[in-house]
Amino acid sequence: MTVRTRFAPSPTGYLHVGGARTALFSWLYARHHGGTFVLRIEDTDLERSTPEAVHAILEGMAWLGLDYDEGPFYQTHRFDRYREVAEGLIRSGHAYRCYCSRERLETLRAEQMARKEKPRYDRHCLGRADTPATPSVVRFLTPAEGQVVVDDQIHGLVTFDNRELDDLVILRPDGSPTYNFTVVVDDVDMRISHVIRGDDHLNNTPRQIHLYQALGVTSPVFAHVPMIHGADGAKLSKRHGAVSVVAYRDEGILPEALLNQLVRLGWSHGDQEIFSLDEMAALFDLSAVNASASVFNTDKLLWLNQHYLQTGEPARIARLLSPHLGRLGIDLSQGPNLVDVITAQQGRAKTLVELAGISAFFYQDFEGYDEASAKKHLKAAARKPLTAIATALRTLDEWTPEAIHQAVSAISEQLGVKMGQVAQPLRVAVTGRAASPGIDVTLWLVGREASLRRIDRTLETILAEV
RNA sequence: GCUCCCUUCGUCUAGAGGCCUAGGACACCGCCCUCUCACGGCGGCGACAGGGGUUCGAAUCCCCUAGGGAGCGCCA
Repeated sequence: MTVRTRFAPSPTGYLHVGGARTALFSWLYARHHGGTFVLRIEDTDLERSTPEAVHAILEGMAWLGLDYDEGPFYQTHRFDRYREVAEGLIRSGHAYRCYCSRERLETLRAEQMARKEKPRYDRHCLGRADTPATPSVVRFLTPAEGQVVVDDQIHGLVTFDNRELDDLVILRPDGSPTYNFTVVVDDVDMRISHVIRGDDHLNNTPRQIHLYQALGVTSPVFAHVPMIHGADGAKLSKRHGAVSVVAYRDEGILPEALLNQLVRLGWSHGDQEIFSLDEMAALFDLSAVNASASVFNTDKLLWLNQHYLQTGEPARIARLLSPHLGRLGIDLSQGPNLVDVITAQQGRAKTLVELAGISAFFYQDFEGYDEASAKKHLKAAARKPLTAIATALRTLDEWTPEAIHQAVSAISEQLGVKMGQVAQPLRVAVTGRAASPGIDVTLWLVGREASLRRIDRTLETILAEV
C-alpha cells in the first residue's frame, strides 16, 4: 500500500507545539515509508479562520522543515464537492433533511441532560414527508444499534456502542459542510492511507467510520497520538508560555532542537535522546508511539538546544545568530569574524538570544561591569597584575592566542600568583563579566586595540578609586 | 451526567511474565577537571497510583477503585 498521510490544521491560530508534534509524526511516517505527505487547511469555520493563521501555520512548518508533497488544499475551495457528496448520501438514504429549530434542539438537550442521559438528536425529522419553508440542515443517518470498532494503531481495538452516537449534521442551512463530514470526504478524495492525529479525535472516529461505510469505501488506518499537556496537566494553552512554534524561534531555539524535543514526546527508540531529522525518519514507527499524554518540558528543550548550539556548524549558527545580534544594535563589521566568535562560545549558551547577549562585548565596548564580577575581581589587588599584563600585551610581538596565553602565564609567574589572579581581573576588564571563553581566545578575538583600551579604562575609572 | 482514552522517578521515557536490587535523559545536589563560565567525567537523590485476581513467578495479563484527559455542537 502506498502511504499517504496528512496534516490538517484549522487556521484559527498559530501552529502550537501540539499541532507541530502531530504534523511531525505524520510527516515522519510518510518519509519513513517513502510515501506522500499532504497539507490540508480545514477552514470551514468561516467565523474563526483567518489568512494570518494560515500564514502562521505555513511559516511554522517551513521553519521546522516539514515540507509537504501536496497542498495546501483549502476546504473552502471544495464546498461544491461536499454538497455533491451530501446529496448522494440523501439519495442513497444515508442522510436526511432536518428542519428542527435550534430552540427545539436546545430544549431537547436540556431535557436529556436533566434525565442524566447523553444528549443526542431524537430523529424528529427522519422520514418526514413535507418540506417546510424553514431553513434545514442535512443529517447523516447513523446506525442506531450495534457497535463500531476502531482499530487504532496506538490504542488497539476501541469499541463504541452505536447508541452513544446520534445523527450528526453534515451540512448547515447555508450549505456549508461540517468537520466530521469534510474530513471523511477529503481523506477519501485525497486517498489518505493513514490518519495520524491527536487522540482528542478518537471519539469522532466511530461516526467517521460510519460515513466511510455509507460512502462505500474502506476506512484509512487510524493512529491517535496522545496529547501534549502543560506542566499543570491540562491541555496546552497560551497560559503555559511560548506554545507557538515561531515563538520558540524568536527566543533563539534551533528547529532541530524543537523537533528533537517533540519527537521524544510520545515516541522513543531505546535510550537514545539525540535524533537528527533524517535519523527520526529512518527510525520512526507507530508501534513505538505510546498512548499516554506527556508534559512539555522546557528544561529539556533548553538542554537539547545547547547541545545543537554546541555541535552545530559554526557558519550556520552564525547565520541564525546574526538577526539576534542585530536586535542588540551590533555592527558585525566592527569586530572579529562571527564564525570565530561562535567557535569560541559553543556550548556556553542555551539559546541564540543568550548567545547574542554574551557575545556583544566582542563588537562593542560595554557599558558598566557586571556588579558581582566587578566587586569580586576589580579590587585593589587587581591593580598590579592588570598594569603588568597591559604592558606585556602592548609589546607582544604577535597577537595570537598562544602569545597571549604565554603573556598571562608569564605575568602570574613573575608576580608569584595563580593564573586566575591575573586572568580574572583581565577578563572582567575586557568583557565586563567573570565568564567568557578562555582568556587567550577572548582577548585575541576582541583585538589588541580594544583590549588595551578596556584595560586602561578599568585602571582609570575603577581601580583609580581603590 | 453519559461514553471513550490514559496512569513507571518532579518531567520525558526504557520495559512485550523471569534479564528488574526497575535502566537512561532533563532538572537538582556533591566531587573531579579548570584562568572564569560552560562542556566533559564520576557519584547521589528519586518511580511501577491503590486494591484484588491469574501464574511457580507480574511494572508487564484480567477486574475493580481512584486520579487525570478527551468527547457528547449547525467548532475543528
